[in-house]
Amino acid sequence: MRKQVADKAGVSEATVSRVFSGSEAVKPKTRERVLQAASELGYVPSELARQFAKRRSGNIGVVLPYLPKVQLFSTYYFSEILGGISEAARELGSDLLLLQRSPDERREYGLLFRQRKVGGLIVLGARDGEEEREALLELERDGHAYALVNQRMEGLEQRTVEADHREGSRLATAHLLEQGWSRPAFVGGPPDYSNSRDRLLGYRDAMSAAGAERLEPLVGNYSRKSGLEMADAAARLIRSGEADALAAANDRMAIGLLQGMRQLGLEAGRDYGLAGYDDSDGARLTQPALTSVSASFYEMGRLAARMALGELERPDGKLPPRLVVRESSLKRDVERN
Amino acid sequence: MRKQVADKAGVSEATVSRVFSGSEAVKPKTRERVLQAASELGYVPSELARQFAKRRSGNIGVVLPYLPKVQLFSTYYFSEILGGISEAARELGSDLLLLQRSPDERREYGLLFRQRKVGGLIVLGARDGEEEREALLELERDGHAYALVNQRMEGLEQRTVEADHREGSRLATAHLLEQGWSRPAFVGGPPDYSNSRDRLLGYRDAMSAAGAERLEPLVGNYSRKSGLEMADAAARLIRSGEADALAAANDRMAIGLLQGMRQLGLEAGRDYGLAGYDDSDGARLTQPALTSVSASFYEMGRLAARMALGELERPDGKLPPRLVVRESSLKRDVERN
DNA sequence: CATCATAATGTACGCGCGTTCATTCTAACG
DNA sequence: CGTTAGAATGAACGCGCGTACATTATGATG
Repeated sequence: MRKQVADKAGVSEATVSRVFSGSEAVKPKTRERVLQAASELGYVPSELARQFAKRRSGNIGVVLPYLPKVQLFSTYYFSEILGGISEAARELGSDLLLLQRSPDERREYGLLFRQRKVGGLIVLGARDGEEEREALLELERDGHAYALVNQRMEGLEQRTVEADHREGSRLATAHLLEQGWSRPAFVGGPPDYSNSRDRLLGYRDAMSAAGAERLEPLVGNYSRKSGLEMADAAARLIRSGEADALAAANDRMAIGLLQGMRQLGLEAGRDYGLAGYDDSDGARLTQPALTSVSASFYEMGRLAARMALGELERPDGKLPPRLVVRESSLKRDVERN
Repeated sequence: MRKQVADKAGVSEATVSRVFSGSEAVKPKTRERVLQAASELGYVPSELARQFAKRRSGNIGVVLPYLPKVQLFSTYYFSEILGGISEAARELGSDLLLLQRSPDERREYGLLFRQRKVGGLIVLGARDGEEEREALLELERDGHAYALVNQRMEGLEQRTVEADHREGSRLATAHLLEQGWSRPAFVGGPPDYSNSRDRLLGYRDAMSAAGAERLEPLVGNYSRKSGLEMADAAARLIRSGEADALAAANDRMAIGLLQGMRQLGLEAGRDYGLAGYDDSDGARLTQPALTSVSASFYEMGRLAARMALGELERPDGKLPPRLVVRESSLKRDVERN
């Protein structure tokens, strides 16, 4: 095939190759002839052969944890990150290889490079475990480009793309205080994620700065269901006057709380202040709409992709979060039409 | 590398190849020796070379429309479908190649096979246009395996995986009528999607069956924003008594309408009945919660993947939709705590 | 016009597998 | 024990590129 093009254009196969790989010097007139011939013969270089010859694929592998019952793509968090990755990969001429891996085949990241020849790797939803760390350290040792998203691991900090969750949480809590809610309580997530811990710290920062007394946090698991389940306890806090607002560590719990507490006769923005975290789509849909913190997951995906493609050596600090004020945190009566 | 393994195991390279490709007959004892040697030397066959030699990749390409401003993965529709595709591909031993393509490079589906050597193709968000059809017909002609999701095209019906949107829309409208809303109006999407047309037909089916007079539909573009923008017109319909309920062609428009009409003093479930379509996450978050139609997008993704891998010749009819009744369609006062 | 540096092109080969075809081993049978 | 069909293995090659190195064309300079 390439031979035919070469013959037709009166050049050698090497020249055809050079024309299509782009980088090398080819006389414009020759290039023209080759392209013309190729077009007439319908020749397109095979990406597969090209990758093989260069011993590398331009693909960036995205490892997602495989969780049988959970429909991962439905969650805002993963969706946004994937969107960002996809966008950046697109710009850099790579394609995405989606790799779902169940926990028992987890440690084989190295294989993906040797066997599948991915060009870079992004690991989403990594957990802080020994084998996970070892697998990643192997990548480090072999000089492979990869990125972790939102999960710091000891010794791998420079590979982590994350937002400044502590600051985000501080912003949300400080905002509640400014609005006149003087006793916000924190509703956190499981402490084995580094960002759960960070968000709790941010709450404490804000409380200390305001000289307010911090309350014992409620702990959920980031699901709306767990928010619903905590509504009882939260309502007691509010009714007893122990607390007058809630800073939740994510939107889904916040929405659960909002809905659960409504059942108990408490309205966000009227009877208590409420802030979420993530600025998910859902935050716009509740009544009242949920004040939240935007952590730019999309941007994180973009950064991760650039790291995985070797475009970026290390992230330039943590991404700054942004407070998105809606109604749930504003102190006023819920309007009624 | 393969040579070393062969030597160590005292066999030829061909035998090593046979052991790893699995299919061919190798004496168990020999296989054992080869695997042992490979394991000791850390040999893993290169997937890249394998794909190259076989002139095909086991990847299944998923083409997503690239829309600059829209963050595609955030939408429930695509997320669910991707989840289903990923699941089925996983089971069948394939990986997913995500391919975002902007509208102007749309017709090049054939290239993906010739150039990228994807093993199968799934096209999401296809549009009913001439070039689109031609590109797909080319695949058909070349005997490539591919699947369309939720977009019928003339002559390509057997390649389409879809839910019975007409029936789903009929269900929703009939439900509104049963609830005592006697004059539901339809809020549709752009008519160049086949399922927009189907949903309109379903509405008409229900209206005819009930002997009700059907109204001129409102037309939006499936976004929440367009729902907000139509709120004015919809409110007029309701206030004038021309209509007393709305059957929307998707949840996002329904949610926009719900929010927009609240601004105008109209509450769903009290002042008018409202049903959406898709059973998205958001349907659970509004107040009142949105009645919707669940179209099993996840299952559609699974089917599409099987078609794209040649596992499935043609879909076994359309997937049945399911009505999910929540509060927005129930005729009663909105409760007030 | 001869010289020479440099740009442009050609030659030849290897990347790591799968696979065809030839060859050798195995075991069942007469 | 000889024969033979069939199973197991080996030898050789090609898949379609990129690229190192050799070769030739180009054009500036003396």
